[in-house]
Amino acid sequence: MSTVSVLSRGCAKIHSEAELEAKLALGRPLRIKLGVDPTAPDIHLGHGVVLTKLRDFQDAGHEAILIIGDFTAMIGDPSGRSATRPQLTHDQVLANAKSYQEQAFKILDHERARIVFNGEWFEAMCFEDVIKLNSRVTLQQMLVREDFRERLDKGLPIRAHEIQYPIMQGWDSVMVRADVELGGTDQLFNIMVGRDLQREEGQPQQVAMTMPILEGLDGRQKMSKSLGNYIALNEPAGDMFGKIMSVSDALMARYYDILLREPMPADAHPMDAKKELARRITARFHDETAAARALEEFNTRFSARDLESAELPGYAPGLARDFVSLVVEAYAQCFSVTRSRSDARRLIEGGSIQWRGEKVTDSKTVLEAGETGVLRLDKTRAVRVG
RNA sequence: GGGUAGGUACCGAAGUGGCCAAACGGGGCGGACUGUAAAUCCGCUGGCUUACGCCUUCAAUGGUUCGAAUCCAUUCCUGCCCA
Repeated sequence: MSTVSVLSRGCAKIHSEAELEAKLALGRPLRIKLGVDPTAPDIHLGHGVVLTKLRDFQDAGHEAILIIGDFTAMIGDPSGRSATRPQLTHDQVLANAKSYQEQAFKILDHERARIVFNGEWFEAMCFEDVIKLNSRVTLQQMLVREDFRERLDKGLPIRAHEIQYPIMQGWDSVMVRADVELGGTDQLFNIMVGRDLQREEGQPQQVAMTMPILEGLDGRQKMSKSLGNYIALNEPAGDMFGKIMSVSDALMARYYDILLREPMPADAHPMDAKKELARRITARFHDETAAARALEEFNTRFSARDLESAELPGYAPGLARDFVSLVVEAYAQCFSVTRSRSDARRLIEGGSIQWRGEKVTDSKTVLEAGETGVLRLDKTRAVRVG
């Protein structure tokens, strides 16, 4: 079994290290809990940070308990939220849960992981049970949290169900008798509630291990599905690579720290450092070959600006050959991006579209039948027509 | 239950009878510059058979008006104060 230092690598905070050492000294596999709420179909790099830590524990011989919050997802974690989350139906949640698991196993060892749905116990509770559970925490405890405090100050609504969330997450810990709970630093409060409930149930209290929050592509807010600033684990290699390349230098340093757990090379050119970062992360979630190809593709396409020899999706125009139609169709067919014709017109007039390396700024331009070439849609997207 | 302030586009926020598809800011998108970086600058940010034209939007429904996001009625929703 590994030492505390290996397991605590990359952690933001452990509450407490002494307790963790004591648990490890028990000499039995510990139950390491991580809860995820399937509120969207994708798992992203931010989740990856915590999942990787869970994997560390697996590798050290401990038991990973991945709790799929099919019930808690219907509430939505209010942590760090300035507004109530939209509520999902149980069916939506279950559909998301399926793809969640597939992605989670890119990091976790399938063989040694236990998957539990928390609906298993919450579904069975009656209202009396809920009341009893609620009687154990005070409203004040829930309300001192910054996210609620802020809403209170701003006069924004806090719905009664939202304050149930930490209680439910805490109850999960009781139900699986967790020894350690992992989460982002924003989860500390929720994890602590779990400790309280465990104590009341006469269980040994779990150790709280929090991981730093990964900033999203914008570099300002945390990586999250609802903000759309994320890189999904199941993203195609090329996209994953590209998204990392578009990140700011400051963020790159954070990604080195958090994702690779090593400092950014100080002497390298920032762009080379970024390519290396992108290559390694892409390799982690795909493989070395795919990562190498993504790098090569990036070089020809962006560094050398050679669209002609780049790997582009092919697009066969339909009957309409005016550029507005071409742009709309190409976006839809090759990139699943919906653009209105007005939108396409704006793009053309805004100088985004290039045909065979020449800007096309007149939205009335029509392509001759049989013409082939590269149609550039925007900075990152282009198709081969013909 | 009573009082009161509100519900405007992705978000915040103007507008309180025509000049409003709706100021301004943020965000987002596109362009220039670059290292697909940051910073900066410029443009765009309802839809349509390609448009100084038309259609749908200012919580919902109905109404008053030549004409409403703006006035009236009802309904739904939220904050605050009181009970």
